Amino acid sequence: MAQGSLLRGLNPEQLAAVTLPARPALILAGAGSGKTRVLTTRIAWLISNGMVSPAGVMAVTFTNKAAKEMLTRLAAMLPLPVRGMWVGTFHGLCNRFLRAHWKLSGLPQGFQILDSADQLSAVKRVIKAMNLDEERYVPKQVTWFIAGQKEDGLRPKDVEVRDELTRVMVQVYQAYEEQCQREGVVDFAELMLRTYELMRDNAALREHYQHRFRHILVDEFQDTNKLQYAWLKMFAGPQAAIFAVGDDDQSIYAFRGAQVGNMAAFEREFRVEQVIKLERNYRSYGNILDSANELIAHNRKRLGKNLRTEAGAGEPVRVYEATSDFAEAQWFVEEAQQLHRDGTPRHEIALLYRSNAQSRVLESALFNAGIPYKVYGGLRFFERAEVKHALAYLRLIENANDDTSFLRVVNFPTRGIGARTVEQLQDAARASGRSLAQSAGALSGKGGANVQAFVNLIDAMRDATRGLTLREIIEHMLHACGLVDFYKTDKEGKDRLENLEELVNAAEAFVTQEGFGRDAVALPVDEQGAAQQAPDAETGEIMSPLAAFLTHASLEAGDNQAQAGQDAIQLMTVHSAKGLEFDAVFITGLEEGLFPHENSLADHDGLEEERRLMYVAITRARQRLYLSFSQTRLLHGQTRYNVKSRFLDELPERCLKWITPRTQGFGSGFAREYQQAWQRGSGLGGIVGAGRVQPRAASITPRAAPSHGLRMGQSVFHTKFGEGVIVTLEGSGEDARAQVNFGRHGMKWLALSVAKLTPVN
DNA sequence: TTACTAAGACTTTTT
DNA sequence: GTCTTAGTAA
Repeated sequence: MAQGSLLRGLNPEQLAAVTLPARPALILAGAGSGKTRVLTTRIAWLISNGMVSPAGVMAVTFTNKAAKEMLTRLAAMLPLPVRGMWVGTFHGLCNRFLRAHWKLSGLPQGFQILDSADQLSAVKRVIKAMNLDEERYVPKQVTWFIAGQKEDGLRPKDVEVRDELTRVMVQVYQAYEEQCQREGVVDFAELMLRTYELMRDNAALREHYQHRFRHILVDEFQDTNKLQYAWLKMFAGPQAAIFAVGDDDQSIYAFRGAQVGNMAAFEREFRVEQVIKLERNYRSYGNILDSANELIAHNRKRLGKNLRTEAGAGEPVRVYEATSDFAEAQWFVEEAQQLHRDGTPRHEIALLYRSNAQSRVLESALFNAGIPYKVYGGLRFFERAEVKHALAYLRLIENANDDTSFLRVVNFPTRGIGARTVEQLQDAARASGRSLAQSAGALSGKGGANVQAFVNLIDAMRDATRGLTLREIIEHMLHACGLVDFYKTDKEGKDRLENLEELVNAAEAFVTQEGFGRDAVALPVDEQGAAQQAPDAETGEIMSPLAAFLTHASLEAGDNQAQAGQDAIQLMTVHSAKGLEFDAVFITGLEEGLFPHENSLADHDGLEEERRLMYVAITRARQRLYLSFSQTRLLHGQTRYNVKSRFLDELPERCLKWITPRTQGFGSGFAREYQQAWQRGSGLGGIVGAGRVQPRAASITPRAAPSHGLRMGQSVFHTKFGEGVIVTLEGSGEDARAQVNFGRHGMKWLALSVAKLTPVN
């Protein structure tokens, strides 16, 4: 076997990790340390050494992208087909498992998966049906509650009820579960929980899988939640070797249930003998890494790790202070243009921000400058309204009792079925405990006839598409249901028609794709004839291509990239930048309240997570890193005066280079010298970074100066609260008050006759 | 049933 | 500022 070539080029730590004995192992893999390479090489090494068969390996990731990447790399390293291997996302593997054991898990064979939007509308229906006040029981929050309970492994009966609100939400949870069961659908959390429960409660099945998977490898372990950890333990059994790779410093999903603590718990519970740290970074230059290291050192809860490189210091980290968010965007555009002229491809320039709301100014600046850019996030292909409509019709063809889909399109395009009629239909359905489609006959009058016509339409589509290929089914549906005609006449329907066209293409690609419907096909329990231990594994039985495609659509919402192909600047939130890397990275909006976000400042853990987020952002950069903040920012239609982010103060001064032009408040030549003198002289100590405080620009016109001599937007210094920015000024003379944003000390109202505010600059 | 207006929200997100 | 949602008038 090409042993040597497999392991060639690994550094000693990587080599040690790849060739660890078959025991539980924890790999602390820093950003850019070759984590995916270690993971895939380990699998390839185990298999090519005969230590495990491909069927004995399970590799879990969080995103489809990571799973695909892993499969691609494995395919290149192994001389065997990798598609049968259990490599996938948590949810993808659960889907595979439940498709194989649908009967045991109490699901219909063709069960469908609700995405978050479907789930929300399902919860809304339950709340309506229970006649609850949506003000008090906010659907979004209830949905969140249900997902949260499931992720803690709790069914309605298990939830501890302490107050009225919880009591009612548990009732909704209960009713929601019954509704899902009736309609034959499962949400994302349900995929995990059902799999877990079936493994827990069925000894034969559990023993089978525990015996089968000798090696379980987990990517991004720091992102696992309680249920996922329990799930892993369930599959691992006593002799399995779990190989967990993670980075506690990159844990940025605590807000959605991820428990970094799982890393420590794993080390303890599985008696990990030796934690291997991958600290050598192959991505960034020294100044960037030093900045990241120094920043993250401010966090208390860490397993401890320091990135190092042999690449040299590289460029300094450039810092820019803008007068307004508009000016910041303008500066970015110019800087990016320059980078591009100097040879950096646009797609190697990333523009990162903390929250999506920040992208607008940046986008419009790019747009006006005519620079191609791509925004990540936002609607993905299968989430577009017209695509969801089409999918709803397809689901109804597959399963007429899917009430979520029924409600979505019963009157789209409009066919004279109003809210009133739908309500009557829902009442009838509830009374008889049947689905909406089954209750159509119960209605009388014009509305009833229209509903009946709709049900007939669906039935007709089902009959007409029987035996057709997936492509033909979709094409027939699109015309028969009237969607095409509707969008043809709609003046903004052109793009939508194109998307529907694209849906046909997606289906075509899905069918022809190698390993078609791999996840959706009910596989035999395993290749070694263990089917007898799993009575309901319908050996080899294949679900319809349509059902498989629908599953694929919910499990993999598709790309959300805009126009592909063009060389464009990449815009995204810091969260979505995780796992990516770029030659040049701009982190914008480094202001208190924005980054760190104000909603996270309440507790210490929140702040530490923000800092990890900043750490992730910094470590995306290979060669150049730019940090910027702005004195004023238009947010929610209001001008806010922000203090620069504390994270800037936590970076090593020696790695930074302030590039703000000082021509705004002073005469130019003097200003530059003045500024450079400050930069040379002052470290982080002293008076709240006063050395680097910029002269405020004249962008905020001072009004007729009141006696106190302060103005809105002015930076001031307070002996107790430190540096702040005046947000509001009220009253005059004795009564004069100022509202000051002190960043980490919060917003304060101060009486100017009492408080000593010294103007800064 | 539809079309318009007003009110309120608004961190981060994959599956 | 902009998007979604709820309520009301035609």
